[in-house]
Amino acid sequence: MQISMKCSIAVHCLLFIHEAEGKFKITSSLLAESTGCNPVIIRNILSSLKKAGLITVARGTGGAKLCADPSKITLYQIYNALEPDGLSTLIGIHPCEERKCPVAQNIRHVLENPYNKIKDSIKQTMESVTLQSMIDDFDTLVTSKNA
Amino acid sequence: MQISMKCSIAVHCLLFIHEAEGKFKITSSLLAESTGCNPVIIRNILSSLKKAGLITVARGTGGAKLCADPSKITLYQIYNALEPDGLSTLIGIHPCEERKCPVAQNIRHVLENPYNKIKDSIKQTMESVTLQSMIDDFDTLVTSKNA
DNA sequence: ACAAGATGTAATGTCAATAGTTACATCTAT
DNA sequence: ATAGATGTAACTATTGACATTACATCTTGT
Repeated sequence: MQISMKCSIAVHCLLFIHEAEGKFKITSSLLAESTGCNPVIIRNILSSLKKAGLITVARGTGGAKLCADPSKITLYQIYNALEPDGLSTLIGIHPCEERKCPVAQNIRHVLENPYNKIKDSIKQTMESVTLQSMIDDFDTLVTSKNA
Repeated sequence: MQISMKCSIAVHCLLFIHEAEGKFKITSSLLAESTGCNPVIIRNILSSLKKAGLITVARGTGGAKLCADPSKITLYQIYNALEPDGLSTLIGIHPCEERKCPVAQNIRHVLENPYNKIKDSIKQTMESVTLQSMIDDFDTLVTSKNA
């Protein structure tokens, strides 16, 4: 598994919701139109974000809203909401513990430290990025283009 | 693409080569036996490591040897030898630039910074891990088990 | 009450990437 | 020359990401 498009789509949705909130009702088909992917994909992603407490989605009537301060929402929270196994599946190790060779029996243990370090550094970096910072970047981009 | 098993297999091979070097001839079928994967997979991985200047493989007669100081070989070098596109394919962004929505037009740019940060942090962490440090960990493990 | 429009989710299909396998050409020491 | 090894292309299998269809469920307006 990689850090998949789901994550970028999720950020896209959150950004969209923030920009449009209060102006019009944000439905999954609207977000599908903006992101270029299927409404079901959107609904699944929104569902994950909802479970993580980042947004609310009104059943029946429809409409998504942020339910947390954008400066409190980190990229890691978003990623984690979408990928339940977190970063554990990002790195693969070949299975070979059952073999006689002492290298085979210990390789997993040897790789544990480096791989955990990598995951921790990804986590830390993701935690340092807030939705607010991305909103700011977006706003700067848009206003500079209109100037 | 993820950080695939190729990487762990490569470390396995390098560790094996270091431990066995001088004791007996290290062939691809021997490494296949130790890692539990196909000799062709091994040969492809060794071929990549060879191109990166980390090992030599004797044609015809067979036998792999390290050709760099283990303390100078980093995990990043190993990873990079195997994955020509480096970390660029680790993170996916959904394609949507052609759409009307301003969010769609700018999302890629907004994500550029955070995603580059992530890649850089992975790279830095990988560069901080040397083959020597993994050899040391391995030796410690083996001697402590025999004690 | 009920129709319209929205979400929630299961089931299925498609495609690309990873990994495994076979096959064979090539090389080197004996 | 032959035995044993590497180098690589070609093919298959499997897995995971993503798309799509279908349908149940919910809420509001009438």
